[in-house]
Amino acid sequence: MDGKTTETAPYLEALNDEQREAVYHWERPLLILAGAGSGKTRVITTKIAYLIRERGLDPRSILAVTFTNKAAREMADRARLIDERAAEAMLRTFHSFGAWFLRRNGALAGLDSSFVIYDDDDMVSLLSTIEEDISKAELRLIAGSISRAKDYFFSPDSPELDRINYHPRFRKIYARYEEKLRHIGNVDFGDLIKKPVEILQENRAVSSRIQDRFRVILVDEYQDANIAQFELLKELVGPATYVCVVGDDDQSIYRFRGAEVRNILEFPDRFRGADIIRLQQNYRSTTNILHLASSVVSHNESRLGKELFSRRGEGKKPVLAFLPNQDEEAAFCADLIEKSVRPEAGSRNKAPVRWSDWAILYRTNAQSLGFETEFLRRCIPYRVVGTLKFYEREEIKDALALLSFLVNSRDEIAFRRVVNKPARGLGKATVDRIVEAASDPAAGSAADPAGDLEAAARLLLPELPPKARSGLHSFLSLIGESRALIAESGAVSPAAQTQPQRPAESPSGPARSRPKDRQAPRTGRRAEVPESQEELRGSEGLSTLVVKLVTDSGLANHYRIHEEPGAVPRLNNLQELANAAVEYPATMAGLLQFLENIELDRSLEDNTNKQADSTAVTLITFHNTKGLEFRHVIMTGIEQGIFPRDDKKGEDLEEERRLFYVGATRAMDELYLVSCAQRRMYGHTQSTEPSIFLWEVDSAALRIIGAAPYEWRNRSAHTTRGADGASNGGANSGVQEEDSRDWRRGDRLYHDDYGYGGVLRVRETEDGPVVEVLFESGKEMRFLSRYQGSAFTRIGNDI
DNA sequence: TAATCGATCTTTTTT
DNA sequence: AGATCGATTA
Repeated sequence: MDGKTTETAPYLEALNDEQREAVYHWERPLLILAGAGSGKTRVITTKIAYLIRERGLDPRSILAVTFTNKAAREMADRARLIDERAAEAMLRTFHSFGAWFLRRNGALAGLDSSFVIYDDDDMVSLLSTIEEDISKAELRLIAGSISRAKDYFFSPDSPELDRINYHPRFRKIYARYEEKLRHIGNVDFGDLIKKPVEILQENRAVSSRIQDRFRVILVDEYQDANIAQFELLKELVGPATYVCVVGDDDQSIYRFRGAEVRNILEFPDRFRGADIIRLQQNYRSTTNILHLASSVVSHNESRLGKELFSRRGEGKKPVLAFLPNQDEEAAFCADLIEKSVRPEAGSRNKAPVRWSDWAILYRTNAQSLGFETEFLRRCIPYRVVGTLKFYEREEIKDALALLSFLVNSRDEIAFRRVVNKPARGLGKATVDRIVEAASDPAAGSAADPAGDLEAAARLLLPELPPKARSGLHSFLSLIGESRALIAESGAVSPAAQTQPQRPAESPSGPARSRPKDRQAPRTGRRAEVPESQEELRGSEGLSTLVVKLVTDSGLANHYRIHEEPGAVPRLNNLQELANAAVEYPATMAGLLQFLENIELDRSLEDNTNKQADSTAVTLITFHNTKGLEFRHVIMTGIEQGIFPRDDKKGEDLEEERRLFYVGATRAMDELYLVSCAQRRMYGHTQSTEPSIFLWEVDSAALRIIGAAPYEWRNRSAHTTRGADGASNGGANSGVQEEDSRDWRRGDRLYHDDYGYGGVLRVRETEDGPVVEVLFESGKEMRFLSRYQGSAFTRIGNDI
């Protein structure tokens, strides 16, 4: 309406100075150090809109990469809210971007465009076909090493490979794994990053084409990028590309999966002339909470340094509760939550608290059990985040293997999984024979299946004993019929895999189509699922195919007959999978897209036993809380050996400390820490010490409940400095015994009831030393120092 | 092919 | 304690 030049647009006005600076920034590389809750998503989304509106960039030339689908979706939604055109920008996860790239350019690495993505389990299965004599547990370790190697961009012939796994055989196994995977024609997660980098490094034409297309590259959660992802970024950023990464070195918690904090720490070195903008205003938490979080994470050495502040006010003091054991811990949490949500009649002047305002955080999933039991007993509604992986269930993997085999009939892993399930009289020997025939056709045989297992099976069919023959025949019929179901719709036929398909890139573009795809598994199709399981139903799109495969293969019946108690949930899950397929067209492209979306976004929650959980307490691991916030947070199991685990030191300990930081900064209003004196672990009850992190907390920021262990209570001169790992509870106790003795004039302390105070003098009496304290309230009190109990907390007298 | 019995081990896990 | 795995057995 008004003069459009100099006025700040409303969408920019909502930002603080640093945020605005980050949005306006241009030309040089930019590192945005965004503290927890500092509004980084807002900055990124605003920046995207700004680039389009004010700088006139073609939205299609903007690439924003995240780590989770959830983040990608949120970003897309919010950017579009500011400017519709943002829908044209490419907002993807690293892996989904890699898949997009490989579907188009994979041929340059000998990759067919219709590859299927293997998950960790598939990796292990693949390895087991290579090394039959190695135990599964060991294969898992090897698979992990291969993943890690790919994270670090190491190939089987990399000299540095030994850094990942120095076992002499590893290099060879890795090489054979790669060979076989290539033969099958599929990729694993690591390949989705590593292969694009290789292609870009080796093909000037491709790399300049892609650098030409993307003029702006934004990376979210950069602290979690691994080396391969850094390499990818380097390849994507050309001389004219504007690159901006956003992250928080204090929130890097995926080191064990290859994330490299160094990426963010060294960004200014890697991208010359980079600017750094720090977002340090936190909009989420109270000052007290931030203070506690910072006091711990500041013990880390490798960090860029950053001090968050909040204008939300002091807020309530975080509470540290020392409890005897696990059961008390659960009861404590339940009490706390119950009292806030169901206040006693009479005290009704408080703002209402909902169950969903509460979150209970723990280090390991196993710890959720105690809470679940207690909450069940007390009828407290809860939801457990991140357990029971839907797509890792046996029946789902079976169904997906059938679908995968339709897409790629060279998929030995899928083939082996389903060809004799349910039992069709095909033993290992027969299956091996088929697999071998697929790659090495018998001498004199006219046809060469060229790795195609279906073709090989057909060729071999007449030669098999009757029982195996009829079993294999029925399997082949199933595959044939199913394939007909797809081919009918006139999509790219599996045989004609020569030209690349673009399943995701319909005219609407990937950014727009994704959120839509996602709604399929998410929205409430629960009503359609029949309670009593007679028939699986699916009559739309791909769901027809899923139901046919699962039913005609006999899988559904297999589970129905086989497992009396477990059958219903399994069948429900299969129905759920069919429901998720509804929105995809029954074409090869649709199937491919369905499989890819499942592989890359496994966040579909287990719907089978979840109630309307919009209002429920959240039980969640520390790791899973990243990016979330809750009004009230309880951090549980803050004990040495649990959090951190006792084998952590050096860099690993620093990571645990960051994890603590992440947890604490989830809290908006109230934060509780719980530390137990005893805990049942691995079947035994053992006594536990307070976590080293509790030594690092500024105790002035705490209110203590329960009986603090003696050592902790007297830890005033604690020595935890830096991350040398030398200081733990045990190492400290020697110092403390000497140091903890008596109160002295001038010592500062905090009392649960009376607040802050200073020691006026200490008198010796027959009952021991008596401490006279003057509190800030003006009140003067005398205490027997040996009864200081848990009511007293010494505040560092070394200040 | 399935069932069963001990031995073994126990994190976190965006994709 | 509990799950999981592999070997042994029916």
